[in-house]
Amino acid sequence: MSNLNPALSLISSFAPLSAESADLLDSIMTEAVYSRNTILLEIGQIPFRFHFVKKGLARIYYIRGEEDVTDYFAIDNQFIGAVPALFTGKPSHKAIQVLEDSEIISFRYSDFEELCASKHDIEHAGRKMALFGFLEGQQRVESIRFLSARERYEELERKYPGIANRAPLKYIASYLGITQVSLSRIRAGTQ
Amino acid sequence: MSNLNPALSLISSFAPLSAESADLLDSIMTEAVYSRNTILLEIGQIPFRFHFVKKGLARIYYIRGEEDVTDYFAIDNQFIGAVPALFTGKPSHKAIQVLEDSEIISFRYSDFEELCASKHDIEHAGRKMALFGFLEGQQRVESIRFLSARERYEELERKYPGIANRAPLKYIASYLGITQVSLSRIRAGTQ
DNA sequence: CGCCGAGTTGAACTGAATCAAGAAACGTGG
DNA sequence: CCACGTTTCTTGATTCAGTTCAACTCGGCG
Repeated sequence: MSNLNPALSLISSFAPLSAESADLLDSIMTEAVYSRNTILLEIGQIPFRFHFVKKGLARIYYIRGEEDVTDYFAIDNQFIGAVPALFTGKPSHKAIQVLEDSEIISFRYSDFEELCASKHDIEHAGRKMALFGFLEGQQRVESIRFLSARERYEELERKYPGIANRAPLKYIASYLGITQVSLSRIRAGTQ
Repeated sequence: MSNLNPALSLISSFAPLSAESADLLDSIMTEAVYSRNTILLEIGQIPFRFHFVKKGLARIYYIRGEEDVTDYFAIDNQFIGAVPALFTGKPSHKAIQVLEDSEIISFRYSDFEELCASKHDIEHAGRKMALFGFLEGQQRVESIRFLSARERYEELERKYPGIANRAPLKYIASYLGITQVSLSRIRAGTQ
């Protein structure tokens, strides 16, 4: 049963869970389909839920000055959440938007925290996941620091094959930390 | 007793610990004084220990191509460790160097992992710390993406007051992701 | 003293941003 | 299904922050 839940499979790939813990986690999750451009979380809202993109594509973005900044993509089989606000309980500066019709599994973050408190193995998996997220962040820093715009684009294509045909170019440019103009030139190859 | 251990105080500020857990954590920690320029971990070594700079200054660095890249500073009362290698158990691409005579508290990371496994409250604090590290990484990404070299320098001065007089300029430049030439011009103000 | 690493300063260069204008794709209503 | 407006993408010209290369200064130390 719980094997059929891909969010649960991903969690338990970080650390094995007892059958009971797996069932508890499964029981707090709900699945729904959202259509393209649905906003899962608005800027200024307090986020309660953490999401998992079972199939589809979503992004986190925020507004910096005038511009829309894409912070993160989640594509088939990845978690996504407005992390800072979720942890602090404050209104979120970041929004979550579904970019194509998607199947999304989600759960209340407070339910997850409660399960962490009551089940040591879940807390353990949670710690491993947080560590993994930390390492991913480190890699992102290195990528921004040392790779040229073109190299970052190639890296993105390796990490998310086909994303260039699924997400609008401007969001990808903003994720890469460049302008859409530059990305357009990179793709043209004639730089 | 355990209150006198600042590394322990910092950990328990993330989540309260039982007296027993605090004692256990205290018991795996050792304190030592290292002199300026001591290398706590060489590149290529497998790291076993996690460190806490009680008083003093240390940095993490690695070699990228020909150049020495400073990844992180730890100044009075901060943790420092070769994180990726510590978690994977592989030889580290990063080294740890003490930059001024320093008092360092450290512990075997495997001891910490064992305590996490045996004491739920320690695991909980560990998860909170990992989440905190994750958020810090996010801020670092944003800083690199959007702030100019001068703004990043000003941010560093705010975060680590006085570091400019304690660490060689070239390490600071490299931490900021700029050349020492640029940093010199920024400090001169005549840009 | 003279050497050596750390820091400063100048001149030329460059990757990417900005400004601006045009082309293509997209969606919505008639 | 077409027409129109809007958004997305491309292309060109110009500008700028920060790099690179190179020479010079300063302070510490054998």
